[in-house]
Amino acid sequence: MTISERSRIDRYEPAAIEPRWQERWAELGLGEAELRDESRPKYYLLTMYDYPSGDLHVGHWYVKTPTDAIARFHRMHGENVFFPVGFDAFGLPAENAAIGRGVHPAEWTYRNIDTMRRQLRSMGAAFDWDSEVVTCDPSYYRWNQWLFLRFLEAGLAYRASATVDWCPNDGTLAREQVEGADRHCWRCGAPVEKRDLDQWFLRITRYADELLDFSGIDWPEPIRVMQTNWIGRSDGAEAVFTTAADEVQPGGDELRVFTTRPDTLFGATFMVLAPEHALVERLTHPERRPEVEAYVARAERETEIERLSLEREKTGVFSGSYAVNPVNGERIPIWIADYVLAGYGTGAIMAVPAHDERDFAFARRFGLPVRRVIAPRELAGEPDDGPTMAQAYVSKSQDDLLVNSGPFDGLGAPAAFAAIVERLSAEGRGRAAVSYRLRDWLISRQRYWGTPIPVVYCERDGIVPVPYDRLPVRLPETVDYAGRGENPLRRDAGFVETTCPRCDGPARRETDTMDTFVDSSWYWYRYLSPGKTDGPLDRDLELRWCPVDQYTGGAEHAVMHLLYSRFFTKALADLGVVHEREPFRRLFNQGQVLGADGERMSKSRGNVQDPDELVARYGADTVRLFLMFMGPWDQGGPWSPTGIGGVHRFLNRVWTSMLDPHGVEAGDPEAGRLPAGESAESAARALRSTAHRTLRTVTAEYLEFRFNTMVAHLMELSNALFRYRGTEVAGSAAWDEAARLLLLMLAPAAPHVAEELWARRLAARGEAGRSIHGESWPAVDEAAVVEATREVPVQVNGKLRDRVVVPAGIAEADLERLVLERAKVRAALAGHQLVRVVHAGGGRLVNIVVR
RNA sequence: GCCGAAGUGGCGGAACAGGCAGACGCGACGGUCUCAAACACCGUUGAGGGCAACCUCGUGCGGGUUCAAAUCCCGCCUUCGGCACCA
Repeated sequence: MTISERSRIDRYEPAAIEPRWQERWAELGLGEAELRDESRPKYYLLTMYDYPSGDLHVGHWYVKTPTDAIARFHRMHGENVFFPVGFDAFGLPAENAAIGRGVHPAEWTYRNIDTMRRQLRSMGAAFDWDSEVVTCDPSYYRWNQWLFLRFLEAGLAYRASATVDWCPNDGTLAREQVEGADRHCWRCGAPVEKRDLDQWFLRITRYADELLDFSGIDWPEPIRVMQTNWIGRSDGAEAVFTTAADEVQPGGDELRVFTTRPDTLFGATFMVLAPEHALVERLTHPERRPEVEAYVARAERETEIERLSLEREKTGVFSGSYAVNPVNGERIPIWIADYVLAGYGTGAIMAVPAHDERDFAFARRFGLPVRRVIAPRELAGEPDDGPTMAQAYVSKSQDDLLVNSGPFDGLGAPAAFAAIVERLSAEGRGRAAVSYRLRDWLISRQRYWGTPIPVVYCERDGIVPVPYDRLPVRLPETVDYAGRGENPLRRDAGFVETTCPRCDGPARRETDTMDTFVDSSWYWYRYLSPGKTDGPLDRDLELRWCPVDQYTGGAEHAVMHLLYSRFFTKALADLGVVHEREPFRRLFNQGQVLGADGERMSKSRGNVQDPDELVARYGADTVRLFLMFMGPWDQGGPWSPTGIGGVHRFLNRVWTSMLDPHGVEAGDPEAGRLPAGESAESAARALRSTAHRTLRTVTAEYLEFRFNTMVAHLMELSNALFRYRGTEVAGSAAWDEAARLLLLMLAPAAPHVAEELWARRLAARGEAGRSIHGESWPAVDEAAVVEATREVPVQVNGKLRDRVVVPAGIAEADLERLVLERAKVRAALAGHQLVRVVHAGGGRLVNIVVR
């Protein structure tokens, strides 16, 4: 476009229009749901709330702006859309800032929230700000405490000992605060110790089986698989071994083991206890004590990663004691090894080296016997090859038979499983059992910046919950870190010293605060009534609005947050607080935008891409559209601004087509002329067809969150319009319809430019101004999409040889005759014998098979 | 090591449900307009061959099924994400 022509219309300048529309939408209350309005279908759209780190980067835009497009798309379908935002405001970074720089965590947090609110507004996203939730506010965390008390009453909260990483100077350390292979404190460098503390747990394991059931919710398969594996249900049996009497001890102690293969019980040739097992000390013979104690001490210092490494050679020590196998009375040695974990099953195993790889490696390393008890049917008669086996036989074939198993020889493995469990049960030496990998949720944190756990410790009454009417237990406003990482609440006499609600005697407050995952396990309920003072949530609104229709957020929360949220919902349903047993009906996990270096974006890595400069240069609409166009939304990928100019050019062309349909491009010799052989009528028909076909495709793509192809299809429609610019088609009814559809389809994704062009369009027609975001989503005119002819590719032996344009409704026989007459086809067929003609995909393609 | 996801032009990516590989965009090259530019416009652009019409090859590698494979099956390799030696 030349300068003279360009000057006929305004340039597309996002900076001049975007802030204006953002203000207008705020005035209109576009983002605010009418929660009590029941005349329209509800749509609760939730996007994971953010930690207010203070640096809003393109990653936040990547997560939030497509979600905003979803919200706007649903509003255009007449739905009452609830699309709230909030801040996950408790947590470690605020505390680190306080320790390191002396800023109060609250000040740091609220300052960041202010910055993020401003940046979030620049996205042009129509959030429901009236429903905003900030979790560090007492009006929110009060209800964490309320919920905790309900859990406590229901037996879902309890106190137990748990091991933490401990620094003598800085107290409990989070995993990220333990650094280096030598495991030193991030702040003071002291070697990290282990310490057992009494802490609070929530009994998520009570819901293990229900959490395995995903029926009724539409969640991605990989997430369901990950949660299923995390819960890790194993069906097997518990078998009770007893310790054998010897010169040191009388024997008879029970050693319970969990096994998924009770059918291999006759193959148990030794036992292994976790180093932490309660009976280790008692079973260790005096002469073996120094070695065992050294081994246990070493295992304690190891990181879980080291201990769980498969690469490492197996280690272990013999205790000196023996155990008796409950099925055959055999005496087998008891070993202690770190490959058995205290936290899983019973912390002890029966080792069946012939049929378990880990046990096999251990047996070979320490020269322990190997006995085959399971064999494929055809090898069942062979002598025991245990001593010479090169690897464990871990087949779970239905055809395997038991061998070397006394009365059970010859039984099929599945039958033997049942028979052996039955015998154990009958003799009181075991039973069928289920084990889970899932452990109860440790919610105690030894930190200031979190929700105080509302209990006191009374000398007389013990653990006493703070009464509901005395909530919230507030964090003290002044906090003295004294430059250390240790929980300052412990030293805060004004906080700690209190009276017992029951006896009024002296008592000490709990100084542990809650894991921030508690905050995020129910925040979507609070969004519905954030200011409610007589309860955590409004039951009527919860009944009407929950479950959440669509939840979107990063896949990094696949297990913990999403599993805890499901647990909370089920527990709250059982407590009568909510109605539904699943929080999120449909889930979509986006990928992550990484830094240009391919690493996760973070301030410390210095690879954060600030959207502000891109917005200043291209406008929010271009940035939004570019992030959608980058690739499939669930994939993410390294950030690169390459190509953003192309998206900007697209919006520019839309702008030009809409405002100057009759202009011509000086750079194009064909400008203003229809393509050869095309009449105004056929061009108009083609344009209508393209517009409605695009509408059909784009509608589906919005619903399936396939934003990258959605943008591509809008580009195609825009290109079609642009091509006809300056011709007699421009300004025709067909042109006008295509332009209208393009703007409506663009509105959810690029809301400002669509709104601006819509306003000008209405003004040009002398119509009253109204927001495009209040318009109805258009309907496809199926008749316009139907085409008179279509092109059929013709293959010979699967190779493309020709294309033929035929009437849309042509019969197969006619098509075949036509195809066989084509010169190119005949050339390809020459010298071959025709075998058959395949009409594939309902006549979409013809393949001629020859010999 | 196990589990999950994925490997397609120079790049991001597209391809409904086995049916025309490379949509859309970037970059590059050539051109238009311009004193000069680009946040403007037009054209070309998978590789190789041919004056051309066209031909051959081509979706990580090796096999297979099929009239037809990026897509399904078997065996490998690589990358990313997650992690539990779970008995």
